[in-house]
Amino acid sequence: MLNLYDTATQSVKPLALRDPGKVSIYLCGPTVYGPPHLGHGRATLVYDILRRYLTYTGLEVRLASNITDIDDKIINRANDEGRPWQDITTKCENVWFEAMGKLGVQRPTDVPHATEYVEQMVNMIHTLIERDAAYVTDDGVYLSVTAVPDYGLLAHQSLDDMLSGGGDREVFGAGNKKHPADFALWKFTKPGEPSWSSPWGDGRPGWHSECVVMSLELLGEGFDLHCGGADLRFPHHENERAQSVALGKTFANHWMHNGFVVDPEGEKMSKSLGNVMNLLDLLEKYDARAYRMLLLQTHYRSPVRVGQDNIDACVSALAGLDSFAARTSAHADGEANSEVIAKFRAAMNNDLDTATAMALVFDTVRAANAAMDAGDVATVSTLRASVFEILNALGLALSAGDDVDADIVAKGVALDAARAAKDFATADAIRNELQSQGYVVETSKEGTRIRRG
RNA sequence: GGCGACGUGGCCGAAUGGUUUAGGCAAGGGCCUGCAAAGCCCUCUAUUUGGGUUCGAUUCCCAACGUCGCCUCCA
Repeated sequence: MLNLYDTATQSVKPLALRDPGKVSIYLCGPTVYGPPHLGHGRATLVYDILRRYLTYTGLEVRLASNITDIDDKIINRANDEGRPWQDITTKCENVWFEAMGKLGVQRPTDVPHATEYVEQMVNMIHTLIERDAAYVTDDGVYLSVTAVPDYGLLAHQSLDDMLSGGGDREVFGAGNKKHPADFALWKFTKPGEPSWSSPWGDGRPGWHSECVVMSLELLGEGFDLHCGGADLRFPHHENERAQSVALGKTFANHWMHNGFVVDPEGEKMSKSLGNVMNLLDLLEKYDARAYRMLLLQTHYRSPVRVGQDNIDACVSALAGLDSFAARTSAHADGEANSEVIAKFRAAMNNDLDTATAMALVFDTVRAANAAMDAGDVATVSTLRASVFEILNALGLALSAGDDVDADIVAKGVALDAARAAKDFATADAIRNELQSQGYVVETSKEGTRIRRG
């Protein structure tokens, strides 16, 4: 049973399932108006690990994750660049999934788009108005937060407390709203903007409505888990929940939020601070697995700093694991050690303690390497199977790197022949040549192993 | 101002009311090797500060200092 921190109750509690054997998860996806950044990468990796682990434990996982393809930022960019807004959303979504593919993130089971659910949103807003939880102004339709008794549940702050602080921020749309915390469900269109028709006037949906409609339609009332980055806790998730409460519908049963990615100075990466790092740059420069490795060694709720030193350490650690995969590739026929697997599950069930799980992996690899040195093949195969089972459940693929061309293999044979003949000058020359081509060359009594570095 | 999180060794980063406080990276020594690489073994350095509770705290409580987040752009 997976125990998971729940933001609503501020405690670790079992993830209860509405339908036995099945997990329903809603993950807030990106607004497609720019390239994915490190924060997006962290969120998708964290929930990819969660999803894979749940699947590994035998559950059927339905993961719905939306694409916000209509939003002020999209419209602004379209206007700035004089392009159709659909041009931007389509392109950005393609870039998004390409990047996620490189990260090894499995595509969600459902990828709803906001623009596909406008009619349902209009219907929902209509119901909210009927229930006296929303009202029309001259610039849109707003939800009345005072109609939601426990508004602030996720923010852990009452409405009064929220308003008492906050310094001197300008309240968006203050002039039109009954309460400063009321938020837009529908925004009336301005000239030149994309719009849909509604009983109150042409316009477009506010950000917080799509997730309510799509999660309830795809996953149903009382779905198991709602997740996203910590920055979505408030206002986005609070406001999703508020709409659902105002509708009289049971929303998510459990709320999960991942921690931030911070910059080298320890500050949150944020678009407004201008210190975001592009995920595509990272993927271009490093082994994509390094980011997953870094996150696996960090608890998902802790902030994580992504720096060159960090990533380099992960690249080195991966090299060791790849090397292990390569040297034990002849012993891939074992069954996992039940004790190791039990420890793995215990760690994961404890609020996804992936750092402990990785420590277990490294310990097991060391034990298997030692068994390899000792010629204890039976132990090697069972420990190797354990390592691969765990890493597979975490989405971390190892590369034995043994898919080298025949002429390279031939050079390895030549190298061995030279060594056997004690012609070390020739042997070293061959090795240097291979290494300069980027291969890792490991000679041993069993023969030379050449793999991609 | 309100609410919350956190301060662990050279770096990253877990865990825990008590024999020796994970793991990764880096560093040093050894074994192995023709020499390397890979691997194995060994070693090194830590719980911000000050009080309190306790037989005993890094862990619980209080305070200080510091860092970070949220309080209607954000994964």
